[in-house]
Formats: sequence, C-alpha cells, structure tokens
Amino acid sequence: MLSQKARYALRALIVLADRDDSEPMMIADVAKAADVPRKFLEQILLELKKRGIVRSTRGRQGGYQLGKSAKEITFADILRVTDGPLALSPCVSQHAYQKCEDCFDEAICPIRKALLAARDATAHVLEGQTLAAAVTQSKRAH
Amino acid sequence: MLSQKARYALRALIVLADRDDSEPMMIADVAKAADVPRKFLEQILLELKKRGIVRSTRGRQGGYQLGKSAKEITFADILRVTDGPLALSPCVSQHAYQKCEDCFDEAICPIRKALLAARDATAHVLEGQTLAAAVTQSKRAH
DNA sequence: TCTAGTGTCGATATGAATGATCGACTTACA
DNA sequence: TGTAAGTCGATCATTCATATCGACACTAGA
Repeated sequence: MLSQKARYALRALIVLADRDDSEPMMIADVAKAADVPRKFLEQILLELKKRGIVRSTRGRQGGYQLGKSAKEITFADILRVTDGPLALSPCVSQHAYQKCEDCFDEAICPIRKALLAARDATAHVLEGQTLAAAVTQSKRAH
Repeated sequence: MLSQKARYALRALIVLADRDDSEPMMIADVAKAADVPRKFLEQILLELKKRGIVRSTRGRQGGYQLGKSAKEITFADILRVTDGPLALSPCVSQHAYQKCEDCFDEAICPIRKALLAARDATAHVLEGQTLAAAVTQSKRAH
C-alpha cells in the first residue's frame, strides 16, 4: 500500500504540473489545493527537491515549481522518494540493492526469482506513468 | 517491501511443499527448517490455516500440512494473507476494495488509473508463481 | 483413563515507522 | 530594513511490526 506521504506527494505534484509553470507557487497554496497538511507538505517537498523533482525559490514571491518537465517525471520517480524502492525485497531492487541477510544463495533462491518478476512488472508500469499524462487525463475528464 | 512475516510464511510453506505430504510436520520442525521464530510461526500458520492454505492435526503426531496442492497455492495467495492486498491503494484492490475517503471522483482520478495498471501487472505475475514451481526450481538448482 | 505431546489462543512487551506539528532560522525582494 | 517566503531540527502521538509468554484444548498411545 502507498503511504499517506506518497498520496500527498502525488496530489501536490499534479497540482504543480497542472498550471502555468512560469512562476512559483507557495507551499500554503499547494497545501490548500492538494488538501495536504501544510507542515507535512513542507517535508515532502524538501525531499522531492533533493531528488530534483521540484525546485524552489526563497524569499518574497518564492514558492515551488516542477524541477523538470512533467513529461519526464514518472510515478516511479515519485514513489521511490516517498516510499522507497518499488521492489518487494532489497535483493531485487534496481536502485537500492541489498543482499538478504539470511539468504544463503541468491542465485537459486526461489523466492527471489518470483519477486524479481514482480518488480519488473511493477516498475515497467510505474515508469510509464508520467505526471503529464495524469494531468492530461484528468483535464479530458472534465 | 515484504514484511518479515511474509518472508517467514514463504519459507515455511516451501518447506512444507518440499516433502512427503502424507503425514504432518510439527511446528517446531518447520520453524527449525525454515529458520523462523517458533512462536511467531505459530501465528502465521494459524492465519494461513484460516485461509485454507495449510491444515493442521492436533494432539500427538500432529502438525501441519499444505491445505491443497502446491500447484494451487500461489505467491499472491500467501502475500494476501501476510501483507494484505497486493494493490497500492484500497480503491484498486480486487479482494479488499474500499473507497478512498478524500477522493471525490474515482472515475476520473488520475492516480487511481496508474495504480490500477500497477496492481494488474503485479497480481498477474504473483498469481502465476506457485509453490510447486518454487520447489521444483530450487531442487533443479542443487 | 491418564499422560505426554501437540496445536490454539489471548495477552502483552518492545521498538520502529508513520503522520503530523512547532518554533526558530535563513533568504530575498521591495 | 522589514516582511514574506522557504528551511531545518526537534518533538510528539499513534499505530504497526515483530516477537514472546503462559494457559488451555485436543488426541494418540500406554
């Protein structure tokens, strides 16, 4: 399951993607539009910023904007920030690989093999879902 | 990520699947073979029993066996017991659907659409992975 | 019928993660 | 230089994950 944090991040980013990106949007406004607790959103945006998904401007007239084109930001990118690796086990993670402690031989582990297939399938789908597509879709529906 | 509980369940079930199933195996023996804390395994097996994945015999000479053929038990079945729905959100779960509280219209929710695709992909893979296949594979490797 | 060996079940302990909030600080523009 | 913005560290409440304990119920075999 997604964490609440992930839901908030997705909603906030869709808000940012769905507007004229020429000037930044204040945290408070994003929080209101995306229905996210203001202070919590702060933390989330900071993490997204560290990964380059958004960028910020300080001081007056400051706020947040996407860090790159909405076409280049995928759901996979976002979920990796908020919820960690997509994989069901560290031993099948592409971006955060780690050996299982109690696995004596990865090569023949029957569990690993199944999890690897699951990871590939999930990642393939989520890496194909961009923010731009999400915005387009929700606009078309109105 | 999988919970520890899920890893334990998978390992224990592979142990049960990988033996002559004519007589039950004691919890203590399963715990040892699968390297799972005995008391914790108790709880896990009870839950698996409720879902029909294993069955038990009480009293002397008692113990656990698979509840059906290893060919009919999928990783999806097991993970649903230990970790809940495979879906990333209740609103896209097949077996445990629930409406999002703060989602005003499911039909046009751009997040939901992405999560639905992810669920389908994951479920498809995990429902294709049986205990029997896992055992066969690990045997072939030796 | 007794008893030893087995699963069952409810309660509880503990630590970690999650979700959320607060207040002080820094930066930038007018 | 004052004010409006983001930044950052700390903290807190609650829930969840992991694990353990002890008493109980059931059954085969002596």
